[in-house]
Amino acid sequence: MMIVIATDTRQRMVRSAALLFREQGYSGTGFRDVIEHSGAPRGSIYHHFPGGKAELAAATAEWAGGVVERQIARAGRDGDPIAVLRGFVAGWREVLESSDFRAGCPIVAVAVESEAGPEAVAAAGHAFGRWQDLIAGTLRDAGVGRAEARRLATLVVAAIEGAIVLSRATRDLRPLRDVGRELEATLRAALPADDS
Amino acid sequence: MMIVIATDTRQRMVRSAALLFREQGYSGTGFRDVIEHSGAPRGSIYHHFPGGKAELAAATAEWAGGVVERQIARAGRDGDPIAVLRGFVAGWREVLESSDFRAGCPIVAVAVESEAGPEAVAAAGHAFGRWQDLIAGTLRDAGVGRAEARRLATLVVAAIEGAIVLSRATRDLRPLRDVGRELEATLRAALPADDS
DNA sequence: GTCTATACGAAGATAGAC
DNA sequence: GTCTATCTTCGTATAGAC
Repeated sequence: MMIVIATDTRQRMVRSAALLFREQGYSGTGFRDVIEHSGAPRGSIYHHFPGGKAELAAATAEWAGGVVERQIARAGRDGDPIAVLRGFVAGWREVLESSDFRAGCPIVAVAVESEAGPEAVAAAGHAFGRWQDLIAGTLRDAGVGRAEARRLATLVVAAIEGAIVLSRATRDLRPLRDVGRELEATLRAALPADDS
Repeated sequence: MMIVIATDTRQRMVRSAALLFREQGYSGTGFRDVIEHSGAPRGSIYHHFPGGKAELAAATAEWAGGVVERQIARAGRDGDPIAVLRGFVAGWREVLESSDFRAGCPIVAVAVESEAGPEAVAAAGHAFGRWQDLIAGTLRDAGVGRAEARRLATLVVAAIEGAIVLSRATRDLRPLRDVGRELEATLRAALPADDS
């Protein structure tokens, strides 16, 4: 657990960074952009982020990871893995549609640039791990074996993140839609038969 | 079909850009880096790429896409979709291992940065499409229906690209390995039973 | 917590000689 | 095809006042 002095300004900067990262990536986004987008005062950058841009990247990955994490947890309250999958896909479809395919996942943006620094990359890995844990938990609760649940959860996260990239590149929702459909079939096949 | 005046210098620059993009991304890689890495003469940048960095990005996505495409075609000569999948996974594992998890897919690097320009993003989308076409073709030849083959091919490309990102972020080959394993099971289940 | 000012290198891009 | 020189903007980061 990281202890962070939370302020409105810092929080707004992190949120803006997430929105900018998912379109322009880490290197493509400067403090200049973050300041403008968040309306934060210019002089407060290194007050809130003494570690500079690398610290901002780590905080952004952590925050964005938490947002998605809570979304997954909410969709999984009924214990239905298929509902979790559908909610996950729907959330990303909304990101693609509302941005005209310009935006993707901010965690991916951090993960694919080693320059963001080891802490930021680790925060991205931690976020992906938490998502997988939540999804695997729903699968286990639905009767899937532990090891298989883990592998399936990894497949779900990887396939959807990849589908987002494919959909952005082709400016077409088909990859995300088809991957969602195939994943749904895969999960159904792995779940114990329910004759009720 | 694009007509390009191919020269050694231009070719070396494109190759270097691909190697740099997969670690640092598009925005994180400057012409400076490309010149240094390729040993190309400084004054020849805008001779070979009148369109500037955006043209370099498009050429890089196209070239890297072709390299992987030929690799897929080679692995598919025997008509075995499982062999194609394994070759695909093995190729990316080598990239991750040999770079200590610093390198990923250069096409993804271009696809996730809108700043690279529409032509470059389209080139990335075209590359992904070609890979899917080849994989879908192998599946159809093995007896899978047209629509299902297409969806499965999309799943394979998306899941593996996503797994590369997850493996980079966690500095662990497990995501790529587990996704490869699950995809293999999925393909086997989709192929017509073979009792020979 | 926020300000201005500033350092200093690097970015992409262009011009014109050779 | 390649060179050097140069333009302009932007990048991160720091110093020190308020």
